[in-house]
Amino acid sequence: MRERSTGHVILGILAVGGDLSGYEIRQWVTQAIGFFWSESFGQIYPELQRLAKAKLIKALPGEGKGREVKRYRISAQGRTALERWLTQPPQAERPRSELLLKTFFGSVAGASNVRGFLKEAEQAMDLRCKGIAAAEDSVVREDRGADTLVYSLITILSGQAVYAARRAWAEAAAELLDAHAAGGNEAVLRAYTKAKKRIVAGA
Amino acid sequence: MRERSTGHVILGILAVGGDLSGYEIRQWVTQAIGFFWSESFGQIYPELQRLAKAKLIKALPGEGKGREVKRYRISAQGRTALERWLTQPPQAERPRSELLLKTFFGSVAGASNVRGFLKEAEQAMDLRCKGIAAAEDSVVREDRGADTLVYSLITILSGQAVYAARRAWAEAAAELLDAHAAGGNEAVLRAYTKAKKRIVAGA
DNA sequence: GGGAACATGTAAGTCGTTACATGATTAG
DNA sequence: CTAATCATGTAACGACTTACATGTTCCC
Repeated sequence: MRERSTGHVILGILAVGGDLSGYEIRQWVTQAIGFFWSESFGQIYPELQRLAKAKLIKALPGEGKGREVKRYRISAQGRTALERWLTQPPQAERPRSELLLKTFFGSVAGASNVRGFLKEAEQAMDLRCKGIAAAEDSVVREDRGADTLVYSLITILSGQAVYAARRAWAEAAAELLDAHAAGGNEAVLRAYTKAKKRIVAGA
Repeated sequence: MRERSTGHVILGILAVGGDLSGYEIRQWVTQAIGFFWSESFGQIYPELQRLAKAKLIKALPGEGKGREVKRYRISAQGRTALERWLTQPPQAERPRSELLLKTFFGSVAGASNVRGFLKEAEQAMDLRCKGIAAAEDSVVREDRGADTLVYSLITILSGQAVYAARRAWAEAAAELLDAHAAGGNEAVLRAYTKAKKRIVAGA
């Protein structure tokens, strides 16, 4: 993690989103890239100061009227740093799914417990699918002419694909539990093969 | 993160895997749950000492012969703590995909750059699909009679589903970039609709 | 003898969240 | 007037990785 990803995310958002305040940057993070990235205020504000000190961004002078909003603009050096980072191959994700973990230990806490988590996961995925559909709408409406359209759609498509897959998985998993309750391990193996055919693309 | 997940993972592995050393626990982590979880030695060893001090596990006496391997066994209190944690609803994942992030900022670094990342991602997903197929084989062979079989298969199925979805996405994303190069945003929108129909289950 | 894998740990430093602290503006 | 949202920060703590440090055993 000698990566400083937070700083580069801020640079990237300032590069595609124009001059923004810390608060607005946070909104970008949650709304535009929240499906695959997260940052908290506690990181954004100190990092903005660090970036300003390093001359990668500069604070714009306030307009003196009404509420003080401190906006920042990316500098030429900032752009260079961003480009250097963007051309570096992305680090592999370090996955950490508590849902899968607790499912894996299902034999300790019992099937009914796991069943509950799977139901919740299914509902959560439905919600996210709706959220991403809304994001798609707004991108298609607002970025129709922008050169960022392809990239926005590609990331949105990723969300669509992964959430749909996870939803289908949660359903199938409940079926495996049913099979286990009804017919033991032999039934589980049969149900597994069937589920795999259905939900794994190209299997 | 007032969660202590590392400690609970260790308890879980000792509960389903029997008496194990720190090194063996780490092997479990990478081999059995590596698809959705990771822990490093730097966390496991100190955590083992903490758990032992809290009486949730106890160190087994060495057998005095040859190499010293310090194995641990989960205690009754440890089992209680584990069960309490397992029945708590799992925390939502905080996603952090550098690939998606760098893709999102594609307009800054250029399409050829993104194309490269997508190709690499496709190959990485192929590798992981192979890895998970191997894991499936060994589970079906070795856990055929165990009461952990359903849960292992459910988590493996998740890997299958998600990796296949990601692989399909990477291919489709490259097609969107082709469409953009060939016919601009209008072509992208057409390609997006087509790709979505193909790769999103139930869309 | 040498290299790979086994085996256990510590220390430094980064990363990241949460809670705290403060205050302005706007809509009801 | 009061609750929600806008807005900017700091501090404490915990999580996690990486590098360091050390030694063994097995196989070629």
